[in-house]
Amino acid sequence: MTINKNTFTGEFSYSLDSKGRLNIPARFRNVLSKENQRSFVITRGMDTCVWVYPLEIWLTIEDELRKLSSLSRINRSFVRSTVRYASTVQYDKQGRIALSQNLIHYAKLKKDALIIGMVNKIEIWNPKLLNTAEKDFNEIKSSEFDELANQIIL
Amino acid sequence: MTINKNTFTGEFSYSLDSKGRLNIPARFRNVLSKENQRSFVITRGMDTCVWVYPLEIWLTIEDELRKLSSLSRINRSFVRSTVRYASTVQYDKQGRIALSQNLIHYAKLKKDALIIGMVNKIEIWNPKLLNTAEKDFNEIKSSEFDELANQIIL
DNA sequence: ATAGATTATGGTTAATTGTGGGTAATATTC
DNA sequence: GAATATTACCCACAATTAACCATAATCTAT
Repeated sequence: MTINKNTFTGEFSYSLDSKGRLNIPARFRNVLSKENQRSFVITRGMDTCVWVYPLEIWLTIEDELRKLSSLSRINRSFVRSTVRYASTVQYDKQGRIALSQNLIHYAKLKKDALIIGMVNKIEIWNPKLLNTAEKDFNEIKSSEFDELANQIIL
Repeated sequence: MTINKNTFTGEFSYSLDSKGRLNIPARFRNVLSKENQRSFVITRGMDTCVWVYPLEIWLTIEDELRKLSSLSRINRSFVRSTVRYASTVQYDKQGRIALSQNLIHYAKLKKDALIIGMVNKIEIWNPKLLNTAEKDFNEIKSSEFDELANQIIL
């Protein structure tokens, strides 16, 4: 058994520089498979954050989207919203990727950035936003959450 | 019959050094299967302690999490809270792992550390905290114990 | 009981990593 | 086409992390 490829865990506090560049933690770069060619696909997350996929994983998502019939209006809208803001980026020799102004604005990112491994992808958060988002969510105290906890034995 | 692999019992009093390194008891290292490659995954416990999984066990948890679709908000939050503080570590030639400052702070660890085998994982406690935690727990009316008694035959 | 092996713990050196800035190449605008 | 902005590429440094070595205490086996 070897460590899972293209799998991310843990959180890191890094900073955006004046050019909108952000370092990808060495831990994350090192588990990328060769097939990714140092590339990620970055897009809007479903929460107020940026999602970062290894290129290899993103291609499988595209394949799934391809199967959705455009006859359905919901499908068209779903495909449009997931692909619309996605772009492929390569990290430089220092391990940084460049975030577009569009994404920085969407995720309300300032200098401080919280980078979180989410198993098959990476999230980039404004630390303050994540705190309030998680706090709000905990107040909804969901029974579905408990159900998940029972299914997955930690 | 041979001793179960990746199974931990017993407790040990060790000490954290100035660099946040902690020895994993030889007993525990010796029952690790080769597939773990001398690696553990450390994360926040549900109590005020650090959880330490053999890599092999943690990978099965990751695989469960991978199946959860990020379209559901509950899933996103569950995955985030589960893997956010998890990181893979290898023990060095002396059998020590390095704990992050984040985890040390969370578990309120000082110099003294109590290492407890919990069957499929290991817990690291501040000895003082465990004492009070267990005392509090014993005061809780043990009707919940009775319920467990129906599931597990000791 | 004693010699040898193992184990717990401390410190030192070497390598990696995060971050800032500079320069050349490319694209955009007037 | 010239001027400006934007992007990609390169170098440098400080701080952190990981690898290495050493020693005292403990355990094992003859």
